[in-house]
Amino acid sequence: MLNFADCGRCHMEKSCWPEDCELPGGIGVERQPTVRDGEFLWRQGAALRQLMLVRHGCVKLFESLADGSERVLQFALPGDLLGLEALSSGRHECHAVALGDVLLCRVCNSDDAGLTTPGLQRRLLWRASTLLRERTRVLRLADPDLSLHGFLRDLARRIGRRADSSGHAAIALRLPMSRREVGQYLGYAEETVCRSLRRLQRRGLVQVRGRELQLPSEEVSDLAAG
Amino acid sequence: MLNFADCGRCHMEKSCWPEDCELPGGIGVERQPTVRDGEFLWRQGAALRQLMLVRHGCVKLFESLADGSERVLQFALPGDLLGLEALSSGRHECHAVALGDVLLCRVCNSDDAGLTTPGLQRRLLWRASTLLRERTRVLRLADPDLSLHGFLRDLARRIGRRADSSGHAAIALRLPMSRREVGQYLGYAEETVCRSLRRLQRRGLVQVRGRELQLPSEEVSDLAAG
DNA sequence: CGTTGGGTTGAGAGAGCTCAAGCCTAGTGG
DNA sequence: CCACTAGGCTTGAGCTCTCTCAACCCAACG
Repeated sequence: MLNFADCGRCHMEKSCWPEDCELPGGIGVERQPTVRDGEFLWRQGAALRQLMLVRHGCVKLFESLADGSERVLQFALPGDLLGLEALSSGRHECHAVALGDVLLCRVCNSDDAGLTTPGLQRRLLWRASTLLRERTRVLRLADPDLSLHGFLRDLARRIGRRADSSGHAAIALRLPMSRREVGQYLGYAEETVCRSLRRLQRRGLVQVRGRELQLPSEEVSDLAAG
Repeated sequence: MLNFADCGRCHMEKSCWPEDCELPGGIGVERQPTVRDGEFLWRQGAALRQLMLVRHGCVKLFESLADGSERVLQFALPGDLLGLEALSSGRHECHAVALGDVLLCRVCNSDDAGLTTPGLQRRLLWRASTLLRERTRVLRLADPDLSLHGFLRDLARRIGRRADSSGHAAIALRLPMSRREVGQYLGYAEETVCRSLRRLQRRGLVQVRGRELQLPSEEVSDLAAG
């Protein structure tokens, strides 16, 4: 059930290939069958087979530590490219599992670092540069409220939908991951995430009902602009 | 006082270009005049002018935060490439300052993402991939002793020299940065770094005298192997 | 010899972690 | 359609560890 497509004709092109470098030709992709909730895309140590774009859903990248605990390295959302960090070594150093059902596009010709498709390699370099910039600044934030708030604003900007919260414009979203997983990503205990969420709610920065959240629009748009 | 060179004929090639992808031609560089202790390579917001390789010394990359504090993003050591993270945006988002005297090589043709030198772009992509992998796993370590120990082992592996500590093989190194800067990098207070250093010394994992350190060889070689 | 900045050490306060118990929701099976 | 169950979520209490503030030491340098 192969399904080839050209990113140049896809409505998601802007989010999958936001690089503003020249576009000397479309990117060929092959749409993959749905990955079901809980299924693994790959395991730690597996060989890199291809680069993939997340088209829908959320993929959790995480590693198992010696003491049995787990650390979440990334929550990949629509538009995110999977596999860049394994390009040089040829091996994945983390697990990848679907949080909810996930749709992926395999990037064609990515098995040879994109040498065969003109422009692809340059796009990849551009994207890697952007990621390096963003990744470098995540580090450790002293305050869990700041960390969590930033995390939620980022999520809202990327997977939020317009909504209305008692007459005020808001962004609604459904958390793809559990509190515990948020903690494993930000470096806090599950309970600390819970309490921090409460504090944010008390301060009016977010409205919580289970995994359904709402953030005031102005809280999110700053980020969208920057 | 221009000074052109070919990386293929330089004894540092292995550390500057460790990528094991094919090498279709030498990389041209231009040796830069010494940057003196405390001098800035660039300021936050400055345009990216070229990619640079650190040839000797240590460059501190850091950003000034709104509250006046500073966060260290990276200590660039010999072999490190400067500028990758600014490639896509064209602007540096951090300051770069020399810790001690620093020697640099400017990578030629890097003003156009290396399109003009065959192989360079691919090397850059490979290197970015490696960095993404390493950078992603730094994140937050709960224990300062673990963080600091890992940091020191990394330094020892990269700038350490063989030495002898009362009959046992050891790696000696001189810290290029202050305790406070280590703290700003790892996310701890200066005092916590001091105390953690003492604890490591008490456990025999490192010997401290001012900025001169010694680590037992076996403590470092694990890392070098991995 | 005095000054300056880095480094060290101590005391107290605050914040996150752990352990534990209870709640609530979603999904299951009768 | 409803009761049940499992897992996620929440809340509380106490402990531990880092941060902050402060004082002091030390070496380098003029």
